[in-house]
Amino acid sequence: MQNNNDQNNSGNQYNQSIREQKRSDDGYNWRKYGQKQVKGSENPRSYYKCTYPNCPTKKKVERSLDGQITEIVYKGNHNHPKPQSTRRSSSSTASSAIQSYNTQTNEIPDHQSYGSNGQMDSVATPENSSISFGDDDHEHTSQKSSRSRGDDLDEEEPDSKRW
DNA sequence: ACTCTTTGACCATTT
DNA sequence: CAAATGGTCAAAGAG
Repeated sequence: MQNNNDQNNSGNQYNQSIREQKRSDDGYNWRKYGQKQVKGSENPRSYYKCTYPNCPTKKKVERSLDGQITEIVYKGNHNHPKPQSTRRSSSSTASSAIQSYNTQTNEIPDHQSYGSNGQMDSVATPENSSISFGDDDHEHTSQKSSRSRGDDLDEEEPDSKRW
């Protein structure tokens, strides 16, 4: 038979609405590029990368079986304005201070460790495109309190803040 | 047709 | 050097 094409569409994958899932978007688009299980925890770690040409920004998200985020790690900085999903455009001045790549010694910003009960509020208010750069800021306070991330139970509340 | 998620394998790094 | 862990890429599937 000549016709062979066939759209074998089997299997079903749950998908809500793609690209519009406002679940914990910082206002940027992320593309999942991997998922691995780390030892010591059965939580799968998801690796996300900012969708942008030249955006070395990467995000590591570890979720618990309960759906709570156990750990979030941002790596890199965005060098491009925030995409306007469908939110208020506001004039936003759009100064577009798109700095050209290169911020001096920009090379691997390092990790941002934080305490367990710490507040990682950095840019948790996606509003307006206020390009918030930060350049390289090492917060090396050398203030290592106790707790060095061993195998202690996390005392994080289920819904402490609004993720 | 395009875009994005998912999964496995492979590579890089550390001990 | 090898094993272990983590990290990244790529192909396929699904919408």
